Amino acid sequence: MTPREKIIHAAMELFWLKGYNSTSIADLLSRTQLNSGSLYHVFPSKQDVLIGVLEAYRDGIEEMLLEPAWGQVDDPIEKIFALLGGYRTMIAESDCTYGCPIGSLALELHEPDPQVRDLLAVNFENWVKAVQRCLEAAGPRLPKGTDTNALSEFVLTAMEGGVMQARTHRDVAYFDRAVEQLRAHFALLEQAAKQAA
Amino acid sequence: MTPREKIIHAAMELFWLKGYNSTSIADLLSRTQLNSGSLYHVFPSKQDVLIGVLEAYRDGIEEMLLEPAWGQVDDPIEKIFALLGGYRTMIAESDCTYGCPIGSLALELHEPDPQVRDLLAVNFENWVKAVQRCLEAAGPRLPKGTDTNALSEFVLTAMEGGVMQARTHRDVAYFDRAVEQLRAHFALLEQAAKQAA
DNA sequence: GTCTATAAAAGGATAGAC
DNA sequence: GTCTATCCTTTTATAGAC
Repeated sequence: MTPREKIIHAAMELFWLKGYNSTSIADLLSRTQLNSGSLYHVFPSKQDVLIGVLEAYRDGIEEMLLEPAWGQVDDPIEKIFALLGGYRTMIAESDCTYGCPIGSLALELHEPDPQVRDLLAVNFENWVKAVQRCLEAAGPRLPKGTDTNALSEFVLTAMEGGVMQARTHRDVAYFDRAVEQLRAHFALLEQAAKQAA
Repeated sequence: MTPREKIIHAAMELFWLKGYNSTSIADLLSRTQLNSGSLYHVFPSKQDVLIGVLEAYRDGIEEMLLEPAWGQVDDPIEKIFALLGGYRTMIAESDCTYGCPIGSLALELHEPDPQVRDLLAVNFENWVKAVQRCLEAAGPRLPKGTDTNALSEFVLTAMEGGVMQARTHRDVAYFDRAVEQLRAHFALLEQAAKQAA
């Protein structure tokens, strides 16, 4: 692993675990066993590390997120809930301390530079587009004229809101109930589509 | 205003605007025109300021949040959307930089002390209970056996997820679409209740 | 209770040798 | 490209006079 890869790897984990502000350069150095000269040679500032992390998430969405969740799933709507199930696993395995790395950063960074803000937005966009492709694949199971963009954004909405509550209460049941409500919404939509047909 | 009130007032605003970590004691002092001796006389540590802020939100939910939103509204389900409308106003008036003060803190503070965590949780709980009272008041308009607790949590889910996306994209339309999807969900529920009757 | 001055530590970043 | 040492700023918190 190159120093750059080491740093990105460590930063992805630490920003996720502790947040951006609470992760110091010293934390990154001790975790990677590098010296400050090496880090600053690759990343001129701490924000550049953040940018690298957000680019890594952006570029790794297929491999890191979608493929693991969708390996065994064919049904397009079940793919959506498999994706949410992946988040559930992370929440549960971390005793409800980890959430969505992008969502946490999005709320932690109050006045991010445009480059950072755009990367946060792009990460959300790609996530939403992946869900939207599932919705399009569901075709006539959803009511005619369904706004698949708005609905896929709503899946992200439900995920992020559920993660936030599970973390705050340190109880994954809050996430489960949010997913359950989203499932109910999809069930009603599928039922409405059936009746119209 | 007592020094204590001045500090809480300033801290509510600054934690909301800039977050907890990015608000320094010096920020609070300059905003309140107090000296550090006065602040530390009342609040032994910065975290005690945070606790005071969270207690203020907890104790002020009726006066600060619910009464302003519900002044003109009688219909219980419209009350819910009036509450969400209050958040929309805040988002829009702040150019999508302000969100929900509790939600931002909940994601920013990664390993809060139990006292802080409990206060965050209590704030969410009270918000959810207020929505749940609306759902109970809606009575037969919702399907028999509706889990009003889970549904009221889902309203919070939608609000927080919508706020997060609006802030990230700096575009209130993301919040609007989340609320619109929630409205669609309620419309489907009301329709299902009607058909069953 | 409030004032000023300052301690004590942490954090981001740089310099210059190798 | 990497090493060590260190600068400089910010930040929380304290001391002790008034």
